[in-house]
Amino acid sequence: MIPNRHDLAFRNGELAEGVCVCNRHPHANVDCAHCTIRPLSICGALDSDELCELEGLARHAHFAPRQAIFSQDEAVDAVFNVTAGAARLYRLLPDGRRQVVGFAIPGDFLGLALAEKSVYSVDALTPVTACRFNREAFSAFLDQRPALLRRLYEMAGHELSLAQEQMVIIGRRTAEERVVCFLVGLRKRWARVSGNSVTVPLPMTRQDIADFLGLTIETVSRAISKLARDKLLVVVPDGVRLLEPARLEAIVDG
Amino acid sequence: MIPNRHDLAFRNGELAEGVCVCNRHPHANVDCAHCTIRPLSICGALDSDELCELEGLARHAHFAPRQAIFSQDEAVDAVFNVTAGAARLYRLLPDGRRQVVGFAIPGDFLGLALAEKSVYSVDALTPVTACRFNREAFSAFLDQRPALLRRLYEMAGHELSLAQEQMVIIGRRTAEERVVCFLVGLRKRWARVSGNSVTVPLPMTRQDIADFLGLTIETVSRAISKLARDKLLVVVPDGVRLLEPARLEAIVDG
DNA sequence: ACTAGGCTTTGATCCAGATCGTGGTAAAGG
DNA sequence: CCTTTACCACGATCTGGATCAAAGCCTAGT
Repeated sequence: MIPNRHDLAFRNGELAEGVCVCNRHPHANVDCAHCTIRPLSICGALDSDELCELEGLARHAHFAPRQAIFSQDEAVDAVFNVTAGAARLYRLLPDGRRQVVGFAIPGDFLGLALAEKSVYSVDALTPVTACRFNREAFSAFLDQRPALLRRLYEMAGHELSLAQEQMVIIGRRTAEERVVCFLVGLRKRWARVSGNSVTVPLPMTRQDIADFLGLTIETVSRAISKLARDKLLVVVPDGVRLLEPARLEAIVDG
Repeated sequence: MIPNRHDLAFRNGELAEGVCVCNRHPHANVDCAHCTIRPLSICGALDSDELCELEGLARHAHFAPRQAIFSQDEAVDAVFNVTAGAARLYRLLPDGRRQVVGFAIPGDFLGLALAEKSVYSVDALTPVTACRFNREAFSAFLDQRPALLRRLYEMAGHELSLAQEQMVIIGRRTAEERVVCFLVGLRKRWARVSGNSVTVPLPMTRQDIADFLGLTIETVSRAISKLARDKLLVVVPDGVRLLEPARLEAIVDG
């Protein structure tokens, strides 16, 4: 049985009254018309008719910090469009070694590969809100909407490029360079969501950063301390403030 | 001016007479009907009509060993479907440090992201033959053929997964594990092309392997020597023969 | 206020893999 | 034939980052 809109409205308590963005359908659950991150996400590729249809497939989802969104090797029955918060994506080896393969922030799509089984785990770092789509339904919708498929393809290509860049960082850069690349890269990503700022929020722990960069927590901590000692940044609660973006960029560029 | 089929036949010397796979169009240049790697490549997603049209867009291309196929930061005007040979994909840092991000073998698609500028260089390791497509024309064709787009999207997802696996290997595995993962992974990829065999061809140099695994050539050499000493493999000309695939798989699985 | 527990920082020591140096082998070319 | 060039192996030494150890520092709970 499919829950009706009032059940859902009662459950998540954040439904606006009215009609969807194309002014023809009643609201189901999600309010794309007022979504601030839409241009950043897959939905940015859609005209208002298509957006409206996709809106019909979406359900709001919330995750508490540390809550699992996907689990490695387990079946994927939904994919998500992150609208707020941050999450970590990681793979585990049987002996416990961990590699963080990425961090998701608003605008990012989780489940890009549409695979039946997840090759990594994802869990929330902060409270996360996302649009949830049934994987099968989303996949079928995709087959009817080449524009959306094209958008996802382009996002996959972009992710692939970032993954290759990460290989360069992990494989060939020094510890300090890795940390600088991470901070500068994350600043660029946050800039799309919340505008350009020299303050980089770091919702993940030092251990997460270490596991992302192929380092240990101590090495990450020392690298950040050294950058602070060298007056290239200051550590602030839950983040860093970049004091000399230009010099940091120079380290990234070699 | 567009070269006619006889010019092209004269140039590449490998045209079969006849009509295309759908029996309706004369041969232009490429002979998909007799392509052995078709099911491995993007073309596997197409019905015979679509295959025929794509065939019309394709031109044979040959590359000598060391010849560039793409160059980092330069414009991409064509994409390729590799039909024979092997190539390396790599990124360079300004100071000369190199990270190999992958190796292409028959069935692999070069230019998956369809980006205007290449983020990496690609050059041939052995003589390479490939089907060449004008990037713009291919991209336009893609917009008319959702099945092909879907196939490319799935290949991009697969590549992304491989790239993440490579992050785990480079970021969290020991030197010997990295070499074993590389050999076992490459064996699996060759198996699709030339059937299951315990002999793994290594068309790339030890330096290429080192730059793929985030190691030095000496460490790669020592790891392979140790594996040979431990009777897990034997070194043969231009490759290795795996003596104990099961024990090697066990190292990969942790 | 005090305490407990999680996270981070800092210091001391260690080691896997880098670096440096030497020599060997095979193919290409004269 | 010898020489050159490229690749590979391996021993000696060095070092960047890991590991081990301990001490701050928040925040939540009592």
